Amino acid sequence: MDSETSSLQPLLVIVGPTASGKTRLAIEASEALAGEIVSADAFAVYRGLDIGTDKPGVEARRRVRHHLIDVAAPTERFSAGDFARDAGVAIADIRSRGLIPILAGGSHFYVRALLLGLFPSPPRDAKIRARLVAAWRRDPTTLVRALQEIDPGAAARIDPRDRQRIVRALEVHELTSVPISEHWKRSRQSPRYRPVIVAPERPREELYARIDARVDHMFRSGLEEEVNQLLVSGVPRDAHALKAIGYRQVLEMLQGSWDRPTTIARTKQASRRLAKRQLTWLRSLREGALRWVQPADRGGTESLLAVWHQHRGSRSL
RNA sequence: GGCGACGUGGCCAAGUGGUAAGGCAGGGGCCUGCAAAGCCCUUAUCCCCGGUUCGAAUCCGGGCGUCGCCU
Repeated sequence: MDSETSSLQPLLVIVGPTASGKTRLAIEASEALAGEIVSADAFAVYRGLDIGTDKPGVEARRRVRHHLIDVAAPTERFSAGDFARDAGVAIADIRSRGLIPILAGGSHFYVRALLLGLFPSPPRDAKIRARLVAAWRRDPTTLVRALQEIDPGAAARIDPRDRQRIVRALEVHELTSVPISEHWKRSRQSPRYRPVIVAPERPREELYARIDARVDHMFRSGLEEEVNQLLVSGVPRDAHALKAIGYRQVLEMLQGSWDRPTTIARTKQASRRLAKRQLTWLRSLREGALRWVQPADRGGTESLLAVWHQHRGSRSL
């Protein structure tokens, strides 16, 4: 494993909860290292979602080249598999030009999909999905029982109320005739990179205050108009892209669910919960796999670069 | 000052004698192709003191507090 690991290329990865300051850290690091940023953000991939995703603006993108931003139409559905594939290509491309790729973003599931790979299984199948979801709506227990029969292992591990995963398990079985738990076992893929992972650390209260301020700013900057434009341009209300925080709440406001102040408050709350889940995810990383650094406004870029230079050549991370 | 109502976890709130529902907020966790998604778990000396009772959040007395009305 060691010889295999050490032959892998080191990859600088910046993760962290929303509004923690990943972007600034990434930009400063890119400039210091002559690098380019590969965004790991499940919603910044969609064109037209600018304000609510806090997408780096033209100025930032002129300073440093960003990849995996604006690569999908808001009517499309971009998946973790798409991300892992495209990010891998972008990283290779950056390296081929003698530059340093920096993976930065808060979609930690995407980051893992890139670093460890997803198990080789077919992507979602719209037809099968639709049928299974309809069946679930009629009677969830039927599907749960079906899964217990064809794949007791998976049924034991997936909560019977978790429609998303029950349906996915049945879908994979139907497409491959192999239980999803078999895929789980076989899929221990060897890492594709030797990641050096850092995250900006902030006290929770400070993080939440930043989230609130950012959401206020989004609404002042025209988030509602942006949602309107998307709708006018033909993006259906149930488009996956509109499930993003902020967009979803504005959509609900447009449908009369609540007034503007409530919408803003709910958007803040959804963002805080996201941050909480992101922190949980980071905590669950292997001990020592992640280095916390100060945010860029407190000199964190220096420590980030130090961590990078210290570990890029070693095999400890 | 008088009369009345009310006082249950951070907030809302059910419970009128048998040992504290629920919702929200918060916290913790899970996560293999929807991931900014989805799912799970979780918080109480019932304002205080005394009394009645086998037993009180529930009844009685007093105190404190809040609100309303009156003077």
